[in-house]
Amino acid sequence: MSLPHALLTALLERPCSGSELAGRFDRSIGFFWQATHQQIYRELKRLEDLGWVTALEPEAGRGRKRAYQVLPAGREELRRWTGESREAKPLRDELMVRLRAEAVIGPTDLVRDIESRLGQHLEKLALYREIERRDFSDGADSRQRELRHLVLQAGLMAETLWVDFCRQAIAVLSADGPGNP
Amino acid sequence: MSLPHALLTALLERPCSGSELAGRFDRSIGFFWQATHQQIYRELKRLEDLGWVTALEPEAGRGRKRAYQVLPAGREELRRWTGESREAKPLRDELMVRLRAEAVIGPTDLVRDIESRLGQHLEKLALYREIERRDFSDGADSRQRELRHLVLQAGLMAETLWVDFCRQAIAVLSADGPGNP
DNA sequence: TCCTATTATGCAACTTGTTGCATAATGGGT
DNA sequence: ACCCATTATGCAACAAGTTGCATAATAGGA
Repeated sequence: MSLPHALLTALLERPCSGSELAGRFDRSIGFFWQATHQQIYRELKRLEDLGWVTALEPEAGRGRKRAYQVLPAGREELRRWTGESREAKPLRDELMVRLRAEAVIGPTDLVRDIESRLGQHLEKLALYREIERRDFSDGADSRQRELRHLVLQAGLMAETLWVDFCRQAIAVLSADGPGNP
Repeated sequence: MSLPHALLTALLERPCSGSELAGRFDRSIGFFWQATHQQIYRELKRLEDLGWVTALEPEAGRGRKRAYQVLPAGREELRRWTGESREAKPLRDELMVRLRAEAVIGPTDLVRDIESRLGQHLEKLALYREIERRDFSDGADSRQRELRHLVLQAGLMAETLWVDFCRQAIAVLSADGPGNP
């Protein structure tokens, strides 16, 4: 499970509150690991119980906003977890199941859906390219920046793959297409 | 959720029992959608309750093996589900979280793990190439075969991407490497 | 024949993630 | 002053997948 460690990473980058974390999970971190506000609040509480983070300004000025900060034990745990070795998770994609179903029960509307996915992946790709242009076009490359760029490149590669694959799939599904299988 | 429909697809390809399904989920179908025997037995029962499959030879010759067969309602449901439209699931990869953690807490043992992953992905890639050679080297292309080939190609593309990415990541992580950040 | 490994089935408890709803507080418009 | 949209936090129930264990039956070897 990655959520606690994703939270630790985000809080090390900058201490903040649950709702701010939720916002950040809709952007950068969330491109590769999503979490709802529910998961975040639940997990922050757990991290606090474990002594990995601590809440600042428990009931501060306006609102009830509570910022969290990583404690040394949390930083140590993050380091341990990051260096741990794991098996690569196998692929798991519903689209593949649906393509195999198509193969068995003949033509369906699947091609329409894949056309729509193609659009979604093209959008993501454009977004990632824009971010790359904005954040990584100059050549200043600290280790930190190189690693963040690397993660973005994974997104670029993955979306490119999906765009290619959707096009291939559409070609196959349309070949003996809507009219004459 | 794809499991019930993955099971329907597998049972349409060939009716069989829970344990046989588990075996098939370790091979072909399981390359893209994994399931434990627990999930399979639990789900088969549910599919039977829904009237989508029916059990043959309820307590046949040897063992207690019970083969399941898809009913017309199950076939209809599979068709409906296959044509349904969905949002593309966003990327979700623990490795990206760990790379971002690396960026924040400085050098860790992560590069060792990525080297090991590289090996795993190279193995998968070799396996998929072998399957492609064995099953798809002649040019006889029915719609069914083309679709199955397409799914395999997704696996080939994905593993190729991972191999490339692991090599890139190792390069970045080793650059200011173990000795001198 | 008996022992054991393998195959086949299943329950129960747990983890992770999702959904729907509830509540509190603030700030801006009227 | 009052209403209301927004922000921030949280509970409870559910859904999906995992893990550990249990049980039955048969096949094959000692």
